Amino acid sequence: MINTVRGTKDIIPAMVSDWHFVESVFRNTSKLYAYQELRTPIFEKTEVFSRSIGDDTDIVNKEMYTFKDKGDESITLRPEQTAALVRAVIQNGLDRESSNLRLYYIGPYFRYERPQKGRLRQFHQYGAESIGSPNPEADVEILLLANKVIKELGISDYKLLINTLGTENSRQNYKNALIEYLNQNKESLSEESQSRLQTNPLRVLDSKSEKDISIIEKAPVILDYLDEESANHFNTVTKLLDAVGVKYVIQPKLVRGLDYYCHTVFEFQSSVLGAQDSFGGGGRYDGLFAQLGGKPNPAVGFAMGIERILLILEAMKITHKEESECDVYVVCGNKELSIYANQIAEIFRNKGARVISDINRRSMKAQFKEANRLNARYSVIIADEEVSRNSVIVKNMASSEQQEIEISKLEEFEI
RNA sequence: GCGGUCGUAGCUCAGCAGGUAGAGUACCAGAUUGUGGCUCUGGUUGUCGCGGGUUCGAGCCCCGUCGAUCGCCCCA
Repeated sequence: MINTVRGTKDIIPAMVSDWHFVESVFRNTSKLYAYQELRTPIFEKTEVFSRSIGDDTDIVNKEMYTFKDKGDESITLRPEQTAALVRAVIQNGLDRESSNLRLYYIGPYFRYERPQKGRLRQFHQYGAESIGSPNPEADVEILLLANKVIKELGISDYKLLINTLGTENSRQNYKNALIEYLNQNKESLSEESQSRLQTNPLRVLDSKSEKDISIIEKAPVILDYLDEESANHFNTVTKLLDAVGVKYVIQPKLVRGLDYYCHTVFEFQSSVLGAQDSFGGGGRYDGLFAQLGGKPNPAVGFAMGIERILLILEAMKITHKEESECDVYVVCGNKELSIYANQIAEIFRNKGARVISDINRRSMKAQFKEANRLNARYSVIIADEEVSRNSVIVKNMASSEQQEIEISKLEEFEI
């Protein structure tokens, strides 16, 4: 037997209705905020990601599916959408058509990681990006959309953590102060944090190692190092969130993994997910357009993990399975009558009913059992005696009432 | 990439001192020779994750490997 590749999963029919539900929430809610869908290829030139996400991040370092194609070009299966979306916006000149772009996306992404619950090598994300505004109003619009989506999904128990990384300047000042502090305590830090102190000191704040936690607690806080512009931006974001009633928790140690973030960063967490407790996150990335060769263009966005959302819904026992896939089951008395079965099935399908006509040549009893199992509302019975009178029997499966109806009158039958 | 737990019918699981595999459910058929849902009766299904080793004999022991899961790392 051949199985799926490690870290990948089939989405079987029993799961698809829940996928359709979350996808429809994403699409409908995005529309409410006038966001339009953008779709980009599944793979890109490697530099799209290596130039944007950051060489010191794990995503670029060890998690990308990268290979040489037959033209010897380095190709990467997209590990996230933002960088590729920015590339697409620049390439198609979308940012020249209007001062604001509001885009959303749904699709598969790929990271070579150790699989775990809620972490797959092929996973799916929904996300949205607001491009063109440097103002806190854009950050808040994005947060409102994300928050609305979560509410519409039916998720009630979650936390929104927010923080600011400030401008390049204030981040640099803070970084220096943090490095100085961490260096003073270097001996007591975990090995990993010591090495991250060299490569990406901000990330030390994320550490869950017991050794680090007490040190991190006393570490300088970025909020104390914000310049005026950064502080104004962040204060306006929180003020606007308060005004519109979005609940949040300021988490000064929240540092998102990707290099391109600045100013507002945020994360949505749910306690039902275990170690991977984040089911969505995002932030502002004003420098990314320039990094990818476009004209500078401020932007802010978020992404959510669909598999993690489905895990939350499952834990909450929220499901959207169809009660029935079939409205009418056509029961055929014997195989000589199957010529009528298809004709009659089509009559009901033309009326918009979902119809199954037996294709197994099984006994009528077996066909009824099937109709019952599928929760069909009606069965239509085709049998010699009635067919000789040009009619069939229509049976209401719930009440067991049945009536003989002329085939020519079936079109008028109300189902 | 590192560590813990686990891997038996489609699904949920049992199995023991190492002696050639079982239950429930699902599915199929019959009881009811033109009619479902309840009940009863009967039936099908397994390379016991894969490969190797120990043994007269391994689902059970040993090694390796693959996969799942939990944690680390990182992130959605």
